[in-house]
Amino acid sequence: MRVQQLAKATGVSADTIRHYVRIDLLTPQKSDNGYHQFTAKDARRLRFIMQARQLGFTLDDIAQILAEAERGESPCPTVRQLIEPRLVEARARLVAMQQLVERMEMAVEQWQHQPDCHPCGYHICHLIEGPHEELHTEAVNASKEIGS
Amino acid sequence: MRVQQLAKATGVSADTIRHYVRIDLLTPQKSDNGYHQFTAKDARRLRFIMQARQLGFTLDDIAQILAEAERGESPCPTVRQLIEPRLVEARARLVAMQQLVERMEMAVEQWQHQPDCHPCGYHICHLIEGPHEELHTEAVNASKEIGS
DNA sequence: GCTTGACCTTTGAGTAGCTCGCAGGTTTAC
DNA sequence: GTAAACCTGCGAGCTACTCAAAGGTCAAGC
Repeated sequence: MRVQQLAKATGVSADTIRHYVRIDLLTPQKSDNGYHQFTAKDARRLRFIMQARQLGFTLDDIAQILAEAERGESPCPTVRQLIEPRLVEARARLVAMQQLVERMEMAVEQWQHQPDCHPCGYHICHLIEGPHEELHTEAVNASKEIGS
Repeated sequence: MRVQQLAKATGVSADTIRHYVRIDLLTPQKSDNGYHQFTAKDARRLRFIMQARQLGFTLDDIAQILAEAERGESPCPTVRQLIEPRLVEARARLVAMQQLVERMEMAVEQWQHQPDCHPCGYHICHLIEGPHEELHTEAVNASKEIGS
């Protein structure tokens, strides 16, 4: 089986497959013409990789898991161990994303009631910098005082 | 003000500041010894960058916004325009993260009731590959038939 | 036998936003 | 005077691809 065929069979892009070959996550045989020859085992390995990716494992994690399985050891303890920090990270990123979306939605909502601003030398964009009326006024007054 | 001082004053790492300088997001003066000299304006600019990052703008977006403001134009229309696709992307990533965390939590939960597996040549790790008892049995039977 | 076009190869670079390391110059405190 | 702590630019590394360049291979049609 060649790259394109494996790509079609698994729904993974040929470039991605080649990437995995490059980093030794897949190690297909080479035929005489230098083309990669993928076997059914390679296809299974690739499907395994995609399933592990779906569970949030990094490619390094997966390489480690595959290496253990290849050595005839049970990868399960490693799998159970590796997913913990990945889950912690994923939850953290989830919370960060929730907060980001919330901030963005609040901003868009508020901006509907705000007019466009004009660069004033002190502020760059009051939409982004938020309602700092007092600070701005203070700064303007301060510069007036200095100027006077 | 030098890099470390600006870093401490803003809570941004010195490396990040240098990165921003490298990509021309910050353009401090240079003193005779070749060190960057940050002014209060640079500090304000950096704070603006961080606020924009908080709202999900990319560094390219921010560069564009800053460029407009520097040209004396109002960046607000651009800001309103740029946040839309960022919000769409952020929502998409949020959903993806929610689904990922869900998959991971379900996996961890299920794995508590599953014993460790042992590499069998066909499966790599049944924890990750999921309960494919029938398929596995089929495959084993098939290989038995082939073998016989 | 030759061309055409579709496939394949390796290699290197680009993506985002940092982060780290290197080799060397500067400043400062003792 | 020297040691520690700072600074510089530059290059590379991180994740997981993605794309492009330059060229080799192969099957079909004429």
